[in-house]
Amino acid sequence: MCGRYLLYSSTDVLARAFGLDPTDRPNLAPRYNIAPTQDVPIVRLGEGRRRLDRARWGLVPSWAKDLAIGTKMINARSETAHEKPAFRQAFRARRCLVPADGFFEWTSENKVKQPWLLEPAAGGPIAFAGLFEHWRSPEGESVQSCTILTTDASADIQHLHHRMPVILAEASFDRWLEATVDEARPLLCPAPVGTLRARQVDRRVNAVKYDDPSLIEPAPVQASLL
DNA sequence: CCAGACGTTGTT
DNA sequence: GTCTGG
DNA sequence: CCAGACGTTGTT
DNA sequence: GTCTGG
Repeated sequence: MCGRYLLYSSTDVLARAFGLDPTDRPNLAPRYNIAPTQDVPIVRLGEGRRRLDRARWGLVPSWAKDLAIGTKMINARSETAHEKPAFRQAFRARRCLVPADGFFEWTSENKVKQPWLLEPAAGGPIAFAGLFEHWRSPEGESVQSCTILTTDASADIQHLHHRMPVILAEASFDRWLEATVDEARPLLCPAPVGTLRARQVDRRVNAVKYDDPSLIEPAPVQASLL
């Protein structure tokens, strides 16, 4: 699945990779530990162009009574999202790309949770397939939110998990953003073997309060082994 | 009919 | 809002 | 996803 | 054990 990710590419790099309007250059702080409920950049169609927008990670359906439901909607199964009450309207009309430079998965041994970084072997950034939704609170507060679609893990990362985020190739962006449901669904499949490489990273990643480049520097040799 | 869920993952 | 379960 | 809270009353 | 917050 995908419950924590990174996005540190510059706005210029994102603009080139995602074909954004040249005037669309918001300042983005580099992020090394993005967690659910936080605001993240998404790429969506607006006025015929691909625009960077912001959305709270964890989709809040339009009928929700409060924001809390979003914490349960950080991922959507790509096999069923088009028919689920929480996601199907977004699947029909509000698909997006979620830019990333990698994501984290965890292994657990003797109750020690060890994070791994999965990053694009060819260099980033990459595009997760996403959905977004608009919600208005009883008090009139307006919130845009999003979710990341998941699929079976490709062979190269199955030793870490059996699900992974859907990663779209650039050639698929237009179809994902614009095509019909039936045309878009076949795009939701595991990334080709070799797309990602995995390496252990600092366990500080577990705590969302840490968010800096040192989190993904190569792990130091364990002193206890010397 | 009304009430309550609406989700994913992993583990048992 | 819409579906499921009782 | 993981970490941290999980509660009330009264007082500052 | 389960929920909430980030």
